[in-house]
Amino acid sequence: MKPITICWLRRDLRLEDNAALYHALKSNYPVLVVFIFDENILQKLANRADARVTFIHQQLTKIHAALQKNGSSLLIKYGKPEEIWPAILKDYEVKAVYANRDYEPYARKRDDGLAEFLISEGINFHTFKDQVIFEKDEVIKADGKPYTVFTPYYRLWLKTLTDFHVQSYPTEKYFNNLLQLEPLPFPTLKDIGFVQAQQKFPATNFELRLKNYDQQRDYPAVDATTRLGLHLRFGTVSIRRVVKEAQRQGADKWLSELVWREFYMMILWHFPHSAQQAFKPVYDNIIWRNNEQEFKAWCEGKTGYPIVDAGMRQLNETGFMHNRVRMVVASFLCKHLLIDWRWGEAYFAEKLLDYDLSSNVGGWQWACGSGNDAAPYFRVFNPALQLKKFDPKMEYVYKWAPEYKLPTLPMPIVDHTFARDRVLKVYKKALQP
DNA sequence: TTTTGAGTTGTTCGA
DNA sequence: GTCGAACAACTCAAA
Repeated sequence: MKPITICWLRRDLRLEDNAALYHALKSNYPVLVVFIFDENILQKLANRADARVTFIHQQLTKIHAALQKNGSSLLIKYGKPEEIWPAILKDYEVKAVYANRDYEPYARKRDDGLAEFLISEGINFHTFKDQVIFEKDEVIKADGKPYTVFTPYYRLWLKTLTDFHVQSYPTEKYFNNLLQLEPLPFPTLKDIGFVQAQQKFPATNFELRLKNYDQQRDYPAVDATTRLGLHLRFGTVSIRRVVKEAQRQGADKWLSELVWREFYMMILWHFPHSAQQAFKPVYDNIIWRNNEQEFKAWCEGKTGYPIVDAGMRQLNETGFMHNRVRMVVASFLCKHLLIDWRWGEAYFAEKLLDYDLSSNVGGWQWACGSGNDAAPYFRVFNPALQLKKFDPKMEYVYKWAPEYKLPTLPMPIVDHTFARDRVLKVYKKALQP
């Protein structure tokens, strides 16, 4: 056995401009690139045709091909990382492991465990910032504490940003340090217990879409958003490249959305309990109705409110929902139906291609009112007014919920004015000191 | 320490 | 139809 370095890919599924890979390639030993299908995560997925697993598999196929072109190969494993790593160490003489940092609670725990194990084996575990421009402790208040309000965080984020932060890592210059070996077995989706999903995946060429983003982003019938969430989730594009392009085009509004992404990642890192509990504890006093039939109707897009139903159908069919509509359906679930935001959060987690724990939790807590810097509780979206403002010609609704073209319209699951009064009363009571 | 200004995305009501 | 105020205080950030 000859000594090697391992670069472990997780949610950074690309070979270009990859911090961990770059540093691994510049180390002393040839680099083997590894991916583990994590059984701990996959066994929880309800759908054997989960589109995200298909997407990962597709991306790994590309990476495998690129590595083969350079005389190397991707090593793919399936199982629990804590069991896989000892096995890898038996097969290879591993001198060091390189990976990009992942900030979710599960990932932190997994990586802390691995670090401990590797150290006990005398192996270095090097981790790098790659997923974000600024990590949890790089944009903080003068007193050293994390921000909980977006706007001051955003201002300092912009002020801190320099050309250095968006410089890409020229990994391809060092591909000659990839471990040379015969192609290793490449599992099919079936091998790991999944089947091909039907969904289509958005492209990574977002550049043209930045132009009219701020004027058009609120109209769900217009295809004006970049659909980059999925690629940022799995690291199939580099955040540095993306931010650089936003700067180049002066796409400030769009850039601010990228800052929201880092804001919520930072929040989840400092307040990991907010994945399960209200960020503002008093909101856990709300007595939710949690009616299961109404929840089912919401999931299926059968609430009788056109924009809510269209949004849920789009989600169910494509794994995507337009941002404006996400807010409307979330507000509707929490406020009109008085269903716990966690139910909605879990449903989005199951369905969204671009699902990211920190943003999803942040968004749901915002809509519910329980989040940091959230919408005030008395702000109840009016689905009819939102429809009139943002889909006045009903193009979006007709596309996803064509039954609204018919003369007999579905009955609303609950009257708006009644629901509004009800939620204001329930919230007011729960939030009383 | 105290003070001051501000805080993602909205709705309703009444003039 | 349009406009401004009220909605409810509270907490955060920074001077």
